[in-house]
Amino acid sequence: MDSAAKIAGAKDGSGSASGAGTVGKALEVLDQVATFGRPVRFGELLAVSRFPKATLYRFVQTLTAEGMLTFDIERQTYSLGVRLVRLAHAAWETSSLAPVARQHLDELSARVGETVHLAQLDHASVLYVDKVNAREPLPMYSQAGKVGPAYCTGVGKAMLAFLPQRELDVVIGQQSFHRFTPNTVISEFALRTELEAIRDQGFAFDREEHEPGIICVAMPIRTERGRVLGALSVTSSTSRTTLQALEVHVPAIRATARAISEEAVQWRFPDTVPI
Amino acid sequence: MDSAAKIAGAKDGSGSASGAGTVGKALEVLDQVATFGRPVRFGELLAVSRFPKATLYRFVQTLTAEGMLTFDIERQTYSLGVRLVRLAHAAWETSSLAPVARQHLDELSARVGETVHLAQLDHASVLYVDKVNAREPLPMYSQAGKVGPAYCTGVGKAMLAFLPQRELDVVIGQQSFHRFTPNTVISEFALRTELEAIRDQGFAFDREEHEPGIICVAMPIRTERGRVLGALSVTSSTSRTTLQALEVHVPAIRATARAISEEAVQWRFPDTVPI
DNA sequence: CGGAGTGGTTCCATTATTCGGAACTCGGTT
DNA sequence: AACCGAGTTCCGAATAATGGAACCACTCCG
Repeated sequence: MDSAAKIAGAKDGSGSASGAGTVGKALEVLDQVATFGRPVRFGELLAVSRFPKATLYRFVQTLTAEGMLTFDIERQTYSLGVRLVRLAHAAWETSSLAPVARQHLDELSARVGETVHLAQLDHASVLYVDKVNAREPLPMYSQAGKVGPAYCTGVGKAMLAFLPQRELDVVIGQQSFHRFTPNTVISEFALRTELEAIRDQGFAFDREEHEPGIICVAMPIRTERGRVLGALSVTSSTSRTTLQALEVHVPAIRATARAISEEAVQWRFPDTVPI
Repeated sequence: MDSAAKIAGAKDGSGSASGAGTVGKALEVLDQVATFGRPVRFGELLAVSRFPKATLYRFVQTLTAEGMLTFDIERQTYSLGVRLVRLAHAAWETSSLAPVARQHLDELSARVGETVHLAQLDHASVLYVDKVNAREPLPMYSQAGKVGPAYCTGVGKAMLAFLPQRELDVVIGQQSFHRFTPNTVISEFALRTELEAIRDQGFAFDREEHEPGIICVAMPIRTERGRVLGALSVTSSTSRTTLQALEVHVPAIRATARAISEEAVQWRFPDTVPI
């Protein structure tokens, strides 16, 4: 059993790692508030929570006192607190590729004239950690900090394709396949087949699989020994270009990926041991 | 005693709200990791922590299992985890002015050709929640998320000036005056005098008080009833312009502040009751 | 080669915290 | 006036956290 799995799995054999200790439960409440995406009343929280009233009440009290939630006294609603924003800024700076990659992304975006994404794998999903807009930005779902599915985005597939077998199995097991567009691949077999192709050619396409009209070509960012650090993509829309036209940027993307990798390895993600 | 103070103070009379319950302690550990600003070894953490080895160990284990920390198995280091980034994105979207203000900031920046900041008050300090650069408009909290002092920044003073008396007293009491530059105002009396002037003229200057060479003109964002939601500023450097030149932008800034306020009140910060 | 030192991990009896059912308070409604 | 539901407080029982000490795996000496 490898380390990632060990940490993620933790505890006994039970499925969910969350919610065990007191802090786990508190964080679960925090997540509940987050998923509402808006200020939320105590009662609403109670409705979706597995905790009894008194217990939940104490949790929100504690979280509020700690600055992880804020309470609007007038509207009687809770929202995520500013302490989170502060923490996240630190997280973004220390444990993402973004600070290292920023400059390279800018250059790539300027060179190809399209939007560029930088993403990392967070358990089973894709976390966009940075984004550089093209001259005229297209409205689309992704934004730094957002998460998306791994099995139907360019960056997601690019990373999956180069995961070691065992990790890949775990991650694929965690995907909940959903048909976002007519092009979404929702069979595990089809996905595995495509990942093989990606492994061969070294990059991945998104053929409007996640959002209609949005296409991209993506490439993993890997260390010399092959460990996957993240992925980057050049994204555009069918109204503006085609996959064939995007494919000409592959060499530029590859160069960017390599540059980021080299800098990252030196800087923060040293690669002493193969997986 | 008003609501903010009540919540912040909480618990018994003891000074620090943090570190009381188990979750408080866990969050304290999280903060420790954050302040390192880099991947950190267990031992380093132990050195700055008030907890005994076994206890601290359990905390980092828990936090790692919960995804708030990540553990680099090779280098044996802990960093802030991705779950934090996800939460923070939600926090940023739901409880900051940024999503509402974004478009207005872009327009203002384009119009005046300078960098524009959006900030909110977080207890005693200024939290920058968004920033639009003069040349390349880069959204997202790469820069946002930073905190600064309230008493010697344009946005800070702009907000302080329009705080209700009682809150102002609390916040001023929490300032730790430090002379960043020769121009920094470090006397409470001088600060209060300047705040009065700001209240009269409706906007604040930063005369290289926080960073040498950096000047700005800032204005609060307030509801109709006068409640302070945040502040915005147009920032430049002495090498490029002067305060007098920046002052001509005041009408544009005022218009932007008003536009943001109107939208914010409708959208998320309704203002049913005066302070 | 043995032994002391360093950094990290596990055990487990003790102790402090959390849990949560029930009772209560406070606006607003019938 | 009685009722109702959302929100808040209490307190004995149940549970989880605590941390000293032992342990493990290395490494660095003499």
